[in-house]
Amino acid sequence: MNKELKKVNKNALNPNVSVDCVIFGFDLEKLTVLLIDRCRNKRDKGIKLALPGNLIYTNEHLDQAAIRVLDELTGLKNIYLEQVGAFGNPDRISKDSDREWLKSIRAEPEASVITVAYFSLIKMPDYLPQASSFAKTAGWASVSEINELAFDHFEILQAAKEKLKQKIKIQPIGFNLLPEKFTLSQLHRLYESILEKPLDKRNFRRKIQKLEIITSLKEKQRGVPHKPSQLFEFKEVRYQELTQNGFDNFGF
Amino acid sequence: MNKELKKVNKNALNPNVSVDCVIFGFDLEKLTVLLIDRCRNKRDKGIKLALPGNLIYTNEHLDQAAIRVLDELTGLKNIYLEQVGAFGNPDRISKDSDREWLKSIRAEPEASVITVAYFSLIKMPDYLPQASSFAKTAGWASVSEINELAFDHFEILQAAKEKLKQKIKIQPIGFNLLPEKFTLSQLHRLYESILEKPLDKRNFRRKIQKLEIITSLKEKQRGVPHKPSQLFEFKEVRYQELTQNGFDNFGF
DNA sequence: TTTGAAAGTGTTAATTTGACACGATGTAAA
DNA sequence: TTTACATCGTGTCAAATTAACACTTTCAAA
Repeated sequence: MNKELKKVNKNALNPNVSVDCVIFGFDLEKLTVLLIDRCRNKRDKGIKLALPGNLIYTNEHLDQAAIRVLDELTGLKNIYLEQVGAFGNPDRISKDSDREWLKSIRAEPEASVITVAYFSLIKMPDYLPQASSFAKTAGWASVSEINELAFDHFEILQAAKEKLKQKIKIQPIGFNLLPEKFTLSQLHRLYESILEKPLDKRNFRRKIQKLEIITSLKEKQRGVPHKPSQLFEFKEVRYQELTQNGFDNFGF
Repeated sequence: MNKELKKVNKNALNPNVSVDCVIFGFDLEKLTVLLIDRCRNKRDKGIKLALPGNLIYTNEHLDQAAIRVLDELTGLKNIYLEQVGAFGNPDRISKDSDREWLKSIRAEPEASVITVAYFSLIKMPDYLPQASSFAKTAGWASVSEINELAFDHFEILQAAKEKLKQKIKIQPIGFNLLPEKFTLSQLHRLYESILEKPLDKRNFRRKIQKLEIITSLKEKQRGVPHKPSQLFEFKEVRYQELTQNGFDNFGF
C-alpha cells in the first residue's frame, strides 16, 4: 500500500484536476471542519480559509488521491471517505489574490481546474495537528459559523454538508465522528448538529436502541458535575449486518 | 443562452476532463438508457455500446458541458439533469480496442481522463433519434438487460441507477420520464422499474394521490383492448411547493 | 446539605404502512 | 349479440411507527 503510493508519486501532476477534502470532526458540541489558513503562508488580502486539497497525479485513481491528500494532511489512514461530486465552474478562482496564492503552490496556476470533492469523517482526538508539514496551518472551524471560504470552497462545503445530512439519514455513519466510547447524549448532539434541527431526546434514544447498533458498557462517564451517563460502544458486526442486507433507511 | 454556447465553443478542449451522460427514458414498460453503438463507426472487437460523452472545453462550466453534450446528442433542452459523480480510474480505458476508438475521435487519446457523469430524464417520444449527426448511431437499450459497456461505463450506469433510485424516493422527479398525460398504471410501472421491486398497486395509488401532485383529467385512455384508464397530469405548482419547503421524503 | 446540571425513563394519540380480493368496463373474437 | 379477456379501480383492518410531552435520579461542587 505504501509501495503503491510511491509508484503513484513518480507520475506527473495532472494540471487540470484537483481533489478537495471536507474533513468533518465533532468536538462533542458541534460539527467542525478542517480548514487551512493561507495567511500563514503569505500576507493575503483575499479570504483566508480554504479546504485542504491538491492536484492529482496523472495515473492516480481519484479515490486514491483523496486518501493520499487526507493522509498528507492528517497522517490518518482508513478513514471514512465519500465523494461529494465534481465542481468545475471556470470562474471558481475568482479573486486575484487567490490566483497569487495558487501560483505559489502550483506549476500552472492559470490552467482551468476541475475539483473533485470528498468528505471524510474523523475522530477529532485522533488528529494531531502538527503531524505533517502540510498541516502546520490547519485548524478546526465550527461548521455553522463559516460564512465564506476561498475559491468555490463554500459551495463545496454546503454540498458536503447536504450529502452528509442525506447519508446519515440512511446509514449509521455518525460513529466515525465519535470516540470509541461515547454517551447517548453525545450521539444525540451529533445528529442534531448534522441535521441542523432538534430531535426529541426520548424518541431519539428509542430509535437508536431499537437498531441494536450500540452496546452499553459497564463503564460510566466520570468527573462531570452532574449525573454521569452510561458509556456505549459501536457494534461493528451489527453495522455490517444492517448495511449488507439491503438496509436502506436509518429513519431520521 | 445560445450566445453563451457559442462563446464557450471557441475555447480549447480540456484533454483531461470529459462528461458522460446517462440519459434515461421510459417506454411505458421499462426503464431504458440511450447508448451509442461504436460498431457503426468502425469494425470493432471490443464492447460495442457506450454512454454518450465528450471532452469539455477549458472554460466551460461542468453543468454547461453536460447540457451541451445532451443538446448535441438529442437536440433537447431544458432537461432534468443531475450530476452522478466523477470517475477517475486511470485504468478505465482498459482495452486496446477502446484506445483505438478513442484515437479516432480525440486529439490526445492517451491522456488520462477524468469523466464526470450526469444523468438526465427525458420523455422518450420527444427524442427524435435522427435529429443530429452525433445521434446517428444512438439507440435505446433496456436498462435491466445491459451486462457490459465500453470503458468504465457499466460502473457509471450502476451509479446513475443508484442515484436515480435514491432521488426518486425523496423527490417526485419521475414525471420527467412520462408524457404530459399519463395513467396511474404507467406511473406505477415506472416506479417499479426504477426501484427494481414490486409495489402494491393500491398502496402506491393511495400514496401518490395523497401528495396531491397529479390532477385527474376529464380524458380517458383510448383504443386499448380493456377498460381504459383515467389520464392524469403532473401539477407543476404543487411540485414547487413540495420541494421548496424543506420537503425531503417522498416516501418510497 | 443544598444546589445545579444533565441523565434517564413511558404513555398515548395520530399517522402511516402493508396485506389483501373482487366487481367494473372497455375491446375483440367467436 | 354474446362471451372472453385484460386491465382498471376501489376499501378495510391490523400492525408498526411517529410525535408530543414532564418528572425523578444522580453526581459534583459550592
